[in-house]
Amino acid sequence: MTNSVESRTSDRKPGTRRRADGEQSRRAILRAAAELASVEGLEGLSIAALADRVGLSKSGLYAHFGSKEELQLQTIEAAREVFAEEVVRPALAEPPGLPRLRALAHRFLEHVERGTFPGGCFFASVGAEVDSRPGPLRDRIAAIHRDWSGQFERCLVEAQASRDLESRADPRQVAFEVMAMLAGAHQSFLLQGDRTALERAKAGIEVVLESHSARR
Amino acid sequence: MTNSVESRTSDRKPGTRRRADGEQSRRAILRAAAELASVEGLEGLSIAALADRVGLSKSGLYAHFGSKEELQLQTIEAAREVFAEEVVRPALAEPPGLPRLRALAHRFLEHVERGTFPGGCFFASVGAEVDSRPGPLRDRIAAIHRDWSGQFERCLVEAQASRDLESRADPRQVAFEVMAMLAGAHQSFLLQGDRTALERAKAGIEVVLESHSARR
DNA sequence: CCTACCGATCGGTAGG
DNA sequence: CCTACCGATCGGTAGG
Repeated sequence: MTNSVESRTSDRKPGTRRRADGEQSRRAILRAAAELASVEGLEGLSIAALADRVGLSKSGLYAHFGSKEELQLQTIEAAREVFAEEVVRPALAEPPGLPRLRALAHRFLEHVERGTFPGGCFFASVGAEVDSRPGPLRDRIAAIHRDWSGQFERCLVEAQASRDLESRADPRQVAFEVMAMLAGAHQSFLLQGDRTALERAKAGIEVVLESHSARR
Repeated sequence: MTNSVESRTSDRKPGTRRRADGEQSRRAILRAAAELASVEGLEGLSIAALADRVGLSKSGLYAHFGSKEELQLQTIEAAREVFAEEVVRPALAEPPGLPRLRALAHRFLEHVERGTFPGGCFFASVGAEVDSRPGPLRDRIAAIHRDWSGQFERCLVEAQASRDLESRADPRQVAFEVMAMLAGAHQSFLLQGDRTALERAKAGIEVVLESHSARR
């Protein structure tokens, strides 16, 4: 046994404690940071407030992250992982083309309705904050938004291959129209508390798909 | 003459100075405040920074507004006036129904492209900031958003009367779809710097109108 | 990971 | 409208 102390510890309490706790604590901090930032913004995310929320001291957070910008960047990555797990990955289980596109959109709307982040979609909220402030935060959010957009475009190219979308349709244009419905729903749901906006978005997506359909 | 003091003043220097200057200065402050807030947010709008920008001291601003929240509320009203002047009023010169609806949408897109506010549409930016923070700021922004939405709905009801929109279409649903295009364009234009998004929104609106048209 | 501290800046006020 | 100030909080660091 090379690691008698930890082994001994795990004889009493299961699991290798020390490193796991560091990683687990880091994840818990970033999860709380993403929730806070979805409401207060990445700038409004204060280190003292976050430290308080997770039961650490400010310098405890600096031990983990070093600077506010580093914390902000890692918070973005943590939010991206939550979003991937809750929206993108399940949708990728659906067949390519329109079924997958609908799954992406519907999962997004459920993600917003569920309130995984109290400020709505982390990227919609934080995107609006950083969109006119050049810098690494904006660059990262913009890249993630492009990836998200690419998911829809790929589905639409596949839908053309399977003759579910007319061949003269522009996948980028149709992707824009579908994603616009999601943006509109997010706005009305959060600002007006209007749950029907989520259903309106689904209906709007069908209008868009129908109008570009090869089978009309 | 009931107002001899002001008349006398205008005998020497044209215009009634004293009150005009106070009002003019107040307008200039609020205009700068709206520009700052469209980028930094209503919370990020700091009184010291604003005072610096307009060449006053902090307490000079307090003489005008009294508190930060009052400044924020008056900033919202100032932005609303700019928006009304630049987007809504010119569109109301167009005939009711679809021509007016198109004018509202196109004027909005031009307003964003022109960069009247450096952070894009004041209400889209600030709306995303306050949408999950209950309080008077959110209430006011939400009410303005409902008015804006009502402009589109009214156009669509008129379009039904003139048989440009099918009678079984739901004006609220169609208004949602049209406004979603604007939200999508705003997002892509600001986050990606993508000017084509503005054209895509116009095309998307035509797709939506066509699909609900009574003349297909 | 902690306590204790730094200078800068926040919204706001006193007194003129 | 100004100068001069208030306590609270900001991001960040020293030293352990």
